[in-house]
Amino acid sequence: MTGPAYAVLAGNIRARIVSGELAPGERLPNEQELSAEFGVGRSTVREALRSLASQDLIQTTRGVAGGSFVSVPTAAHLSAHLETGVALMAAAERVTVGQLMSLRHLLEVPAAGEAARHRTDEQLEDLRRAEFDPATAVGEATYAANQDFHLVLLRASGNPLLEVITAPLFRVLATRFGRDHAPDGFWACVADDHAELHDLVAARDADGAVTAMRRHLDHLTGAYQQMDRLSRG
Amino acid sequence: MTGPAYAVLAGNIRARIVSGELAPGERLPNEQELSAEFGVGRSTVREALRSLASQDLIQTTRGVAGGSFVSVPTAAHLSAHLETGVALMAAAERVTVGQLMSLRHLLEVPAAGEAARHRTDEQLEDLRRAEFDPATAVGEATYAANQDFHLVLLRASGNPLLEVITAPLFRVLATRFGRDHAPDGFWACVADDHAELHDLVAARDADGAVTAMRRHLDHLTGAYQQMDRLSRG
DNA sequence: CCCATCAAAGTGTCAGACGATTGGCGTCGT
DNA sequence: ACGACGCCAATCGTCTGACACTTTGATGGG
Repeated sequence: MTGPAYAVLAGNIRARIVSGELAPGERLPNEQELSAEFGVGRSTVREALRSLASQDLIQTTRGVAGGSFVSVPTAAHLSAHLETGVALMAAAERVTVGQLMSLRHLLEVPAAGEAARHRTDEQLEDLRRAEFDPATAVGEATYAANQDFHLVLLRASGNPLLEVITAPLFRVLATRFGRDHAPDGFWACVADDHAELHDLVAARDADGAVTAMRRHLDHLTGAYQQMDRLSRG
Repeated sequence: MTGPAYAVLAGNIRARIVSGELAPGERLPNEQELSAEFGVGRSTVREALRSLASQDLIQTTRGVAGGSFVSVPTAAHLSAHLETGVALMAAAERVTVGQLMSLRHLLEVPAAGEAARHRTDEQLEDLRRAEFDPATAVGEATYAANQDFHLVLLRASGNPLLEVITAPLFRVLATRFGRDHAPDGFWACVADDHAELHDLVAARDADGAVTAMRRHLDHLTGAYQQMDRLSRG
């Protein structure tokens, strides 16, 4: 009830959305109507709407059929928000590389097992496409492929939330260390690990995939912590 | 570069913040200066600022020493955002109760072990305070205490991110099922499990805590899925 | 020395106007 | 009859200017 009018209005509408009173896809009254309904100026209404839009609770379009529509946040939205937040917490040194990697262990090791159990042939193909040859691939493409491989594996696990909360973790690590000079043989090792994981997932060997992922993440942890020490002096 | 001016401006400032060019605590130019600097009206500037504020990237205060200040999102901020997002995904039936609980297993079971190893006496005291007596406690207080117990345990694990990503999961479950009629003996069972966990953490018995947490989450999973089936008919 | 009062710097809010975009509808030509 | 074209209305996007409210610090009187 307190605070600036735009915050009150945003809170009011947000409450209506999360409670389900406003269904996804539903259209909000236009800005003039909201302005009249709540007895505030249109600028105030717009500030409230921008607030909601940046949380992916609404989507606004122009034109005669335009307006603000209630929207369900997608996995990608949540993931992106979480990524910037985690990145800033990491930059503020409130989260260490070891903590990020230990979470990846908790999540990705079991995920590899689930992926081996539940993967479809299509997902297996996606996984193959995300592999790379360290001899020919260079630069940005390598980092992107590396991320894609883990992303596809998470997706194949069948639990969409797993992807939402894990992807930000390795994306933060990748942008943090992507441009640093990796130890000799690092990318070759990564390519080997990925190839092994691909084969185990192809063979639906859940136990093997779990073990391989654990070893792979250990490799990454070692390399990242080495780079971290170097960059800190 | 495309899109509405407020989005461009917000993206510009956001980039400066995440890149570290604008340090936490630093003050942005005031609205008039931003308006002049970017050649847009003040309303546009304000819409961009509301956008950033709702992502906890800036904080705005009034008064002569007021303005917009770069702020690092806290664990609570991230957690809250994630919670609304997960809640909406769950409401849209894109995430099941089983998937939420299986993530809790992945995260909270090892967290219980870490908490047993690293807990301080103070955290143990917090844990004790979060217990409740099912015979005397009633209603909302019970749900809140139940959540607090898990929250304190996660915090004691020593990895702040663990709390950030796990808390939204059980908060969503709690608000989803908190008001439903729980099976007979459910709360007594929860209280027993919590008491056992408390004792094991007090004794620094990591293996025991892991086992007890696994069992506790199994109890919760059973109860939640039963309530879920009932509520869906 | 303390307290009340005031000035200054900002954000918060409003009203009104006009531009930009989009989708529908009617018109016109074929 | 049908398709292309262009106009029109609805809605958001943006600007301007004004004033109110909040907070801090300075100032002056008791």
